[in-house]
Amino acid sequence: MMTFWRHGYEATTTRMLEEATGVGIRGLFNAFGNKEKLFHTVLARYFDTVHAQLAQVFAMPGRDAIDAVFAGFSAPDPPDAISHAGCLMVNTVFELERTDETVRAQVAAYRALWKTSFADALARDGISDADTRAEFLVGALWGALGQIKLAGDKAAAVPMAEVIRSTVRTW
Amino acid sequence: MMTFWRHGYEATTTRMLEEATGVGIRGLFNAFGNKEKLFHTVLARYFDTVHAQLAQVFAMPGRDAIDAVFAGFSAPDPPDAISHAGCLMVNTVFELERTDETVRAQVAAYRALWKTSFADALARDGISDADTRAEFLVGALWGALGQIKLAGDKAAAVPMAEVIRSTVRTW
DNA sequence: TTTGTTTTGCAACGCTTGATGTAAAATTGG
DNA sequence: CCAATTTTACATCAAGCGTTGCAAAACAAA
Repeated sequence: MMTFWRHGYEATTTRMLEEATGVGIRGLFNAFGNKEKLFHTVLARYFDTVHAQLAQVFAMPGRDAIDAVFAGFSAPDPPDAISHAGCLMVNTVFELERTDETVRAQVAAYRALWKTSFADALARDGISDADTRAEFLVGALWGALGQIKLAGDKAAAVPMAEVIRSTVRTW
Repeated sequence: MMTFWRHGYEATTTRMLEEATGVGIRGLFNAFGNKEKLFHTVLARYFDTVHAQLAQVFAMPGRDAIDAVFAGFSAPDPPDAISHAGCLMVNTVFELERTDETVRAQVAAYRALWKTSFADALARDGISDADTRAEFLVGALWGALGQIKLAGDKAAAVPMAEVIRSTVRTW
């Protein structure tokens, strides 16, 4: 997962996966069939990881949860994070969405996870137009991840995140 | 430019460029040196195109100009547009930023073009905190382009654009 | 241990990629 | 019209890719 995250799908060679996993190319193909299916498994794992994290964050009251998400850009990276690699799913959209339908569906599900999390949080706080505003928040979040990708630094998304937070507060 | 736009850098083969230009692979290499330099020329051309368009749009009063940018998502595509290909520069960030420094610089310049356009427009209207808010607008714009990439349809970015426009209006 | 199955190591395959060498064809300049 | 230069066409190169065959090694079951 880390290797695909860092380098993307195409740029990750089977030789790199050998080294990263220490498994040997023959073992990987026996276990997963081919590179594509292995990547699908990677995306599923990524989804589950974030899903678990979101469940924790959005257990907070709606406004606090949303605030916490964007406050995360100001916080230092945890030690095991891949700095400036952005989000694996967002990266994947730009690389594979056009060619791979399975991946497209997986990314869409991931996006839906975020959107409903936001929408539920807003609705819980009695915010009107929760659906449209959740759509905005997802887009803004993904835009912030684009900043990180370009600048190569998580801090680059901080100004944007601040405006988003104050916008949410006015709601 | 269209071919790189549609398929990205890596997925665009020299054979595809042959067919798209009708020039013959040897001619392309004689003229541009290699695929990388050809792509740099493509990005420069894209930059110039958008630069000229922005000069027109931002000749309007600040608030109208910004509104027009995001209103563009609701408008039908011009006939020669590549629907759901998003923005060549944004796409490129996610594909090449990590490996190619020249491209990285070109995309950064493109992003700066948008940011100063927004910041100038806001400042012209006497909006406070123009710089931070311009940063937000660029990020939000790029996020909207991500929506397009994922959904495969320009209309997918409309709800988000609407929230952005109303946010700008409250400023 | 013995038998049957799974996993590993190694080499190699077929294919596609970006890029060239070479010589004919087209263009240019006087 | 002719000589000098540029552009084309065609075959081809070396390198890297995902993937597989095969046999040895490791493991599991009894």
